[in-house]
Amino acid sequence: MAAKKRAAKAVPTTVPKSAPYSEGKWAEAFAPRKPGEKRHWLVKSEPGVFSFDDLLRAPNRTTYWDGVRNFAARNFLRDGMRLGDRVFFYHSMADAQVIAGICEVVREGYADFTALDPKHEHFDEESNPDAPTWFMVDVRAVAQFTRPVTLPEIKARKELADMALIRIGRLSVTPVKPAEWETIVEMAR
DNA sequence: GCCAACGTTGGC
DNA sequence: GCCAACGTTGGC
Repeated sequence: MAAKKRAAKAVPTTVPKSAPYSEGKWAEAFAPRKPGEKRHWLVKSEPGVFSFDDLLRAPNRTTYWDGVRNFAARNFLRDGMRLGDRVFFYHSMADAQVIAGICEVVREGYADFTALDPKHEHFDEESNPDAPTWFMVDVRAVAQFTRPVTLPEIKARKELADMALIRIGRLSVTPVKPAEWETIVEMAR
């Protein structure tokens, strides 16, 4: 899904049961952390809707990451991301798909108010304000890549073949493994 | 514009 | 609970 400022219109009326976080392929992303441990993520945005440049121009270079309407992505926002985690900012649906830069989590998961606002295009009439379904975090720009890392470059690297970005193309918020993070930062040099 | 992947819905 | 139909994401 596109994520920021673009959401699916169809929203389920019930929350499906999901496996506990101790099981399943995303267990690593939710596992208890060692003291001081930082984790890494990737979020997608269509640059025509909200680009990394837009983030750089935003007040305090910060924005709320609204519009995510997918349960797996929601879980990463709500239960995975923690203050100080670093996040790749990916441009999807663009002339050139790239990781444009790095941001960081400056506010942990809270209710996505756009789901509760009837006037907002991301309004979800099934959402209950007392038990929010959809969540967002705040992110602040840390660094723009002088050389953005392109999707073809990522696909060409064997050690990145397992990235969620590649394996699960439609997921708009994904975990990034430490080795994957290092590889991409190196590619951006 | 096409289509693969896949999440969701709804009939049974 | 199964699964076909449908809708969306997003690369190409």
